[in-house]
Amino acid sequence: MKKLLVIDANSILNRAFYGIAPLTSPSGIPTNAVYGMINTVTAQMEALSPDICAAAFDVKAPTFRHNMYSEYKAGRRPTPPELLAQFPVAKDCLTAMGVFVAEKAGFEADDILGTFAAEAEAEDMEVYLLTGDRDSLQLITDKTTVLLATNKETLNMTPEAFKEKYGVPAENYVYCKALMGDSSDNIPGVPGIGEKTAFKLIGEYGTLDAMYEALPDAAIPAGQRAKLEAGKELAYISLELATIKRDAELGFGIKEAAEIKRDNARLAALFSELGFAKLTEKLSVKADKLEYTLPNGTRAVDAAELCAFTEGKTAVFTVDADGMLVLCDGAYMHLTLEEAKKADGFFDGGVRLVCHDLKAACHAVGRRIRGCVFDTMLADYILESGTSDHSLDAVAAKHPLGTGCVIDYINALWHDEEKRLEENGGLKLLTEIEIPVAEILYTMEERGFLVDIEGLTEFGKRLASIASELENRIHFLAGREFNINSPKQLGTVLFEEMGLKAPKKTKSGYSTASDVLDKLSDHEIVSLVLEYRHVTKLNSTFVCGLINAADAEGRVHTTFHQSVTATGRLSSTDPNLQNIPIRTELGRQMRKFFIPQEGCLLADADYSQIELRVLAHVSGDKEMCRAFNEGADIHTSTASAVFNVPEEMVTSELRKRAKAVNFGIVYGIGEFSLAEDLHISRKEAKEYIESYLARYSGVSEYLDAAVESARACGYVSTVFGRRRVIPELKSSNKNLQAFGERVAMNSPIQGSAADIIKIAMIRVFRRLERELPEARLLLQVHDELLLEAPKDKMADAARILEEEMANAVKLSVPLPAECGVGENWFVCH
DNA sequence: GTATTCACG
DNA sequence: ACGTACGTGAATACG
Repeated sequence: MKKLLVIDANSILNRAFYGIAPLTSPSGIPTNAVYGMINTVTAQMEALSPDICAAAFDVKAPTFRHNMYSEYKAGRRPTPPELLAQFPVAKDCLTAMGVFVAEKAGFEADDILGTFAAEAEAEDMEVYLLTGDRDSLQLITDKTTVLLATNKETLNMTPEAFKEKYGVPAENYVYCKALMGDSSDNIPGVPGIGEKTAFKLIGEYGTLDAMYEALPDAAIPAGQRAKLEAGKELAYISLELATIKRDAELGFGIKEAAEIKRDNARLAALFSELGFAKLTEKLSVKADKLEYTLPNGTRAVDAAELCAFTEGKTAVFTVDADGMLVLCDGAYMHLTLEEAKKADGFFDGGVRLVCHDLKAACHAVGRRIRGCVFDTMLADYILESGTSDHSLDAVAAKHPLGTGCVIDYINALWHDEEKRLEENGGLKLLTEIEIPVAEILYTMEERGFLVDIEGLTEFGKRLASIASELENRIHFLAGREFNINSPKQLGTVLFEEMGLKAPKKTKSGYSTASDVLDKLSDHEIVSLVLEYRHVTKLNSTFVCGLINAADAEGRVHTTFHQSVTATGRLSSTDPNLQNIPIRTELGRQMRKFFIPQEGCLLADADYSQIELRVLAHVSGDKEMCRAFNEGADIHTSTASAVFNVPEEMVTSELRKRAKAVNFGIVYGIGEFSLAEDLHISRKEAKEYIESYLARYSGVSEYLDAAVESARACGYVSTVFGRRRVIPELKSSNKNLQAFGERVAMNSPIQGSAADIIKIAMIRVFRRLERELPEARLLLQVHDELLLEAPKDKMADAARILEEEMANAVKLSVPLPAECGVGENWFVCH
């Protein structure tokens, strides 16, 4: 028997929209409803494998139904724009999934469901109706099952299941609705008759007619009888309203629905555009998959032939473990990986090279690659820093350029991106910053950072013994053994068994985060738990993590990601070397195990207050620029300004508070969080902020202008033209909008600082290459650069590091870098 | 796979 | 009535 699945798309989208957290696609379209709908729909399609699928939409602007009491009282209200914006996207996705989009002016989605079901039943098909709306339950028959999507699960409502749950046969359900009404659907029902009575009466009499016929003699309380009599007309009007049409003249039906076929390429393109990476995987839809095969007419060449042919020209290439493919002057050439590694002339700068992911290419051929003029991955990142996946497949799915072969695609993409970059002013960012940085990151990753494995192992043992002692004491105080690492068990012990007062809850229980526990630290067990967490974190994440990551010589080779963050910063993984502890004394010990190569020393230089200096520069605030230009301590200076005391009267407490305010300003401050951070009242925090903005009026104006311009053009830019689009500003969700505002304030600052240190890296790297090639850059930690150099050259290396960082860019305030030198990272920072 | 927690700038 | 600062990555527990 053939199976038909009809989806009540309005209801499923509505449910998903309110059921899951707001999501936005990289390009700024809200996507949570579409995402939820696809999840629900595909789950059912997998379970049923229907032959034909259709999705019913209301043509008129879909109305908003909400089950929250306050919304009920307020009555209907228009569908939020973020949900509305998702309807066309949903239709696209459904069509690509092979689902027929059914809509017709004058009919509600329910009517389409009913009509499709009736047609299919007549043709003896099995019908499944997927909806979140209980109205449709009246359509249940022995051939039609309603799949009722609830917040938890999707229920299979067969006639039997319905009868069991509601006590009346499904075909009589509509009479219950006629009596009890449905306020969300504007069905009046009989005044005074609610759910209980309606089901009882219909359970007994079956239909409205039968009930009213029996009414005069029925054993019904007088009051109820009177209400039913008085409401008879309303009951029949309600019946009319509640009855779903099964014979709507739609002008389409099962035949039309059967013609829609799934289009994987289209689906992959959509999913990629929407940022549904996991769904892409789950549904195993791959884009117009790029063909990783050799184009017709590819010549197998050796290194010498390649170099001779490409000398002085421009070449597009792609390389992986299987070998290298090159496109130059219309000719395709292939080399084995081994041969490619020998192509010195090709990689040494004599050829203008274009590729996708330069750093990966360097790793593949195990050498630096010079002469790269365009990297299509980095270009995609500059163009769309909000996207997380810049792999070639993802980009190809996003921007189909009518070619299936990798090398042709990169070639086409290059020209396409170059044009777009010229339009938005990002070309210099690519060629002068990102590409040189990629080359440098390769050398840093390749070099690795030497780690004292023995020392680290000893340290790990010490931590383990401290942890075990803490564990014993905690278990003793708790009166039993439990897993301290489990927030759930810990919550039970602290807040139920020991009776501490839980200040905050998470979705799934009590919060035991350290800021929460801090508030109850009067009990000994709490501080012990915090200490236990600290020690075990150090041991598992850092000691074990580093030991596992080290190679045979004890070097750890991190991977820097150049196209991950939304602001232009780098990130670091496997292992993450950008979050090695420093804030606590014990954690800071970690850094003693990061050591230089034999015979070398480490130098570590970091920018002082780079983000505040950038803020001073971009805002042009007189007071803040003055402070920096005079070489003042900025936090002291801020304290003096905000708290209205002379600088020499600023206590360390006041300075601390000013520092927190400074941080807050950079992040797009909120009084609540500042209050939380400083353990002061909201009122006080508010006063601090107001006082700050009054004293630094240039900053205040700048921040307002940043938000204003972001609203106007949809994005913000760094000093160097790196853009970030901020779709959240267009949201009708207040929290999201506030988030967008903070992003608008923070991103230009964080992003400009990120650009600056990238420029500094390039300058340091190039100068070392010329003047001190024995020195090696090792690490970048956002505002900090580390290098190692032979002991006798270190003075020069440190000087170069400091100078090139300080002179990386010319701002309206100085940008000093402070450099330390030593035998390990602990002493030099 | 998601949630929670915590490490860094 | 609710949630609450920007940007990251890793380990752990748990369904």
